[in-house]
Amino acid sequence: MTDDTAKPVRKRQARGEKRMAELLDAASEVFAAQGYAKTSTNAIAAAAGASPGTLYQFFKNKEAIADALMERYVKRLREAHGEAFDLSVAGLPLEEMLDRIIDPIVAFDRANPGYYALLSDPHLSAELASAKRPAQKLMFERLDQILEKRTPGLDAERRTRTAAVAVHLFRGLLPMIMAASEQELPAVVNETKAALRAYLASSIGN
Amino acid sequence: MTDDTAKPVRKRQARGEKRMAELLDAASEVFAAQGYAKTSTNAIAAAAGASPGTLYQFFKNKEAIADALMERYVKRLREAHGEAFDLSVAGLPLEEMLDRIIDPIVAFDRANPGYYALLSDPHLSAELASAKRPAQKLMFERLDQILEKRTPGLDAERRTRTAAVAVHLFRGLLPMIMAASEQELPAVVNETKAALRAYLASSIGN
DNA sequence: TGTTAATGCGAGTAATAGCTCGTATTTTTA
DNA sequence: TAAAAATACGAGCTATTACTCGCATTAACA
Repeated sequence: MTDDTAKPVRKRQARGEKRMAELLDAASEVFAAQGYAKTSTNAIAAAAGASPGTLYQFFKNKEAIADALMERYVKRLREAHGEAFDLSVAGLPLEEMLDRIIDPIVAFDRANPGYYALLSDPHLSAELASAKRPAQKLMFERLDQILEKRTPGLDAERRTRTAAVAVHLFRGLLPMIMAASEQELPAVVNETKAALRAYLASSIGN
Repeated sequence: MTDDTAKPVRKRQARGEKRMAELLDAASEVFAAQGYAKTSTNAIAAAAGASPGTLYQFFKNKEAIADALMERYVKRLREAHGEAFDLSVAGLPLEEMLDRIIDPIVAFDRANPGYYALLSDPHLSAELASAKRPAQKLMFERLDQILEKRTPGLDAERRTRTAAVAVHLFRGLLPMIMAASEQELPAVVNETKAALRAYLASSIGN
């Protein structure tokens, strides 16, 4: 059987995809300012200089906007530090490894407050689960792989739990990281690294 | 000048306060199940077996419900382990101190999912700020005092930052703590303690 | 150039939200 | 017991929501 369900062969992609990008830009801003739940789809359309009808031509519902936006965030996260967050850091001393992992993530999160807005809305979990999952997987799986390469003999269950805890520790400090001024930021980031370094050293060694 | 704006001298407190308690119980359940934003005031009233009019006789708006509920949580938190979370733990070895602090908090949070629901809704911050503040202050100030007693010579700014970071680290792990089954819980709690122990030891010594 | 399809609009719809108000009942108070 | 106050109700008001639909405009393609 041939795959005749694939690609509806969309045309007019120049104008259309530009519009989608504008709508996602607008959604990013409004989500960052008001959060997902309190953001109306009409407000997103208005912020993009479009009409509700146009918005719903590209996104079947509000959740699809969050999904697409998160997908774009994850893609950009990969691009932004694909090389820094890859497995090559596993061989570095712990302190250096954390610098290489955390600095780009902090920069990305602060540059994209809408990403934080979507990630940190725990009670829209059910609704946003499909949007959040890829982003959480990105962080967790990368770290799990790094830990595996770093300490090959480690029990898999223990390694996985360590990775999950480390990701949650970082997310716990994200509110401080996001709220910090430029002057405060270095101290907050240093404290973040100190916490993760202490935990990881105690859990899997230096 | 006399304070003639004080206390409207409410009467009928037996029936009325019982109703308020029922409404807060209902709010706690519905918030836990659906989150603050998606919970309707009519649903709270219905869950309490009351009418919307009755609800609005005791709470001037939806936010006031969250405020009152959080106030009740904080009061119960104090009662639940007022003695365990007081300054007497400051003299214990770090590991024991963490046991004494964390175990009751974990028990309370798991027994009161509505508390977690209100606390962990960062994008209702503006709206719920007044509700969340006392709960966050409770944790932070207590820990700050404990650290002060534990390491009297420590720089105040550093101590305060350490306390804030520790509270955020715990909150970062709260999703795992709340999601864990009874079987998984001990491992998750141990990992929580390990993370806090490692961080605090590296920051202020053992 | 003419047909087709993608893009665009915005008034409009059904549902639901927070909240009010007139009124009825119960309890306190005098 | 009578008046006053607190509690209770629930239909309904206004605002807002996510989303639709008929129709106009623009661009691709034969």
